Amino acid sequence: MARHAQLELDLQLCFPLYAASRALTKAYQPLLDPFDLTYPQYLTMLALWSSPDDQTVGALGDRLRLDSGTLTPLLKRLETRGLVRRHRDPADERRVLVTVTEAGDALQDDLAHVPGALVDRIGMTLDDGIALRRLLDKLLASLDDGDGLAVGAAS
Amino acid sequence: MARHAQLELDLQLCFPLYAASRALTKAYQPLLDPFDLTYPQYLTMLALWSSPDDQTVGALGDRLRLDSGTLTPLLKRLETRGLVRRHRDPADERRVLVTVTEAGDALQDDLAHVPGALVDRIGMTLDDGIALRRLLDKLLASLDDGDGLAVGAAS
DNA sequence: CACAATTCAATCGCGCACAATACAATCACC
DNA sequence: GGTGATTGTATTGTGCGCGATTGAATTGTG
Repeated sequence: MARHAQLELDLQLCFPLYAASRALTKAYQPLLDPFDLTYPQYLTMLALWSSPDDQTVGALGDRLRLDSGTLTPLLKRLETRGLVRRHRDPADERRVLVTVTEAGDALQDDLAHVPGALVDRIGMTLDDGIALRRLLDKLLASLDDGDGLAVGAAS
Repeated sequence: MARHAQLELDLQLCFPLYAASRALTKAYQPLLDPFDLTYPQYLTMLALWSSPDDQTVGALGDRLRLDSGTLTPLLKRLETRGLVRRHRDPADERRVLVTVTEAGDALQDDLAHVPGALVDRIGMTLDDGIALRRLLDKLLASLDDGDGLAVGAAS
């Protein structure tokens, strides 16, 4: 027994969140393996597809809440695979713009089944899904206090 | 716009879970920095403190849902810091037992304030916390289907 | 008892994830 | 125009996290 009751692992909110996130990521992997994508790469492609324009690394990072330390190598790997192209923004050469290639775009069709398959895998009710989503958004919003990140602005 | 509506990043349940988990982990860091602990190390200490007996790497891994590829180096670092000791189980030498040292045990008192401080940081209502916890457990349970991991057995 | 099958932790290889730092480009101000 | 301050991305260093593999120990079977 832990000496302090509040230190019991089973009483931590953080732990199930941490565990569930990893488990969900893991559940995606068999669906993404045929396309040789990791889960963060999948999310990155989602973010890129959702915008009609090229996005900067920074904007992508804001969206995905990842910094360039993570994104740059990840995008480089996607570029090596021919799914995206990265080039300096002529209007401000500090910025790097990310373009989805034709191959990257076509992948959209290949992956269209993934969200549905995952929902089937989870077997969660719509109500529970919506409630979970709401609570997570709330948690994220409160953790964002003082961070200045735009949460819903892109929606 | 994504060509397929279900591929919109904002419609994914997985993404807020992923983002919230990382944000929560990040929120812990300032509280753990004075003790030179990372969040996974903190969880590991929690798991160790909650048991009166030495735990094997495997049991710890079951508890934390981490495999030895992650745990072994993590425990080695904790051992280097004198917080735990690792030794082979004489009853079955395939197993490694993990003992909390006096220093590791004393850390419990130092960290007793952390969960409360985090709850203050989040500012989430008790009801929301309980609901979130319930939904996460539910999600974890469904993702565990077929994995054979003991979910509540340790409680 | 001998040997195949299984188990357990460690290792290997790779991809994250992030704080700190570096560098070039741009902005702000005089 | 010149210079200091700020910005945006890349790099560096470290700690995960996990699938695949390895080596030793244990278990199961004949």
